[in-house]
Amino acid sequence: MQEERTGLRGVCGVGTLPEAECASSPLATCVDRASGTEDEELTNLNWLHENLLQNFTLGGPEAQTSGSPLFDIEGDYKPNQGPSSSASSSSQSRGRDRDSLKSKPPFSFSLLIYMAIEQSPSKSLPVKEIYGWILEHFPYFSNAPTGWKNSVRHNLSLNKCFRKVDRSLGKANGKGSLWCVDPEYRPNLIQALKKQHFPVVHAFCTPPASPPSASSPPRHLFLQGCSFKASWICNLDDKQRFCWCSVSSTQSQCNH
DNA sequence: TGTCATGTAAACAATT
DNA sequence: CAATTGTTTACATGAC
Repeated sequence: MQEERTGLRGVCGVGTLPEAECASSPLATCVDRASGTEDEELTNLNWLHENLLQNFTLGGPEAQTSGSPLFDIEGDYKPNQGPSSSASSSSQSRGRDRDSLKSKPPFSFSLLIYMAIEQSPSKSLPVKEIYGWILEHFPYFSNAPTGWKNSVRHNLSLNKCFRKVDRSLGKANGKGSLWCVDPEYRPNLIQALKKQHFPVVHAFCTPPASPPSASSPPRHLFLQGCSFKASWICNLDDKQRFCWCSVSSTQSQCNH
């Protein structure tokens, strides 16, 4: 019955997963073919996969601390969020970040859920924490109408990429079940990430003019996108936050 | 033009 | 009883 689910059908419902091995085998191809070939899309995807997940691991529980100064990206400043004194010095770049993050993320809800789950130490999260992760990393939703939560639940239910986990296997208490990514579909989500992420870049988040400063933890992640539209995701300091940008040249100079 | 993926809204039941 | 969670249906929109 649930096999009839739709959602991400194009990438998840495929019987044969031609790129599954590619994406699931660590260090299959990837890395740093920065010289730009047609293969870059795939290699960069692998790179994305590796780094994104690695980054998730790196940024796991410790990076989840939500006490760090929240950047008021939602357009409205939150007065109670103190000025992030050191992290982003330039109000100019702050404004850019705000612009980028108040716009809708170029990720589908499926991918947002995927990223949230993958980042969790146990690779499984209750709905509420998925909400929390999305809110934390994409503050756009904090001002968005609450319908997005419905969409998240809708996705979890509808998408066969996500599976419910018995709560006893994970979290001891709380409402509802834990949700995890079906490993069988993980490569497809990666593929979807690639497909969705790169073409849909219209929110600009120019890399900061200044390097991330020596104090920045080596946790920055950026993605050199495929051929034309280089895109990147980065972590800003201790706050895992995703930015996306488009770069018209073949190589984005992500210096941070 | 049709199909598909996705987003959104809504209704409803189950659970806490 | 209210809030949350999970499921389902329906519709709109954009891309292909």
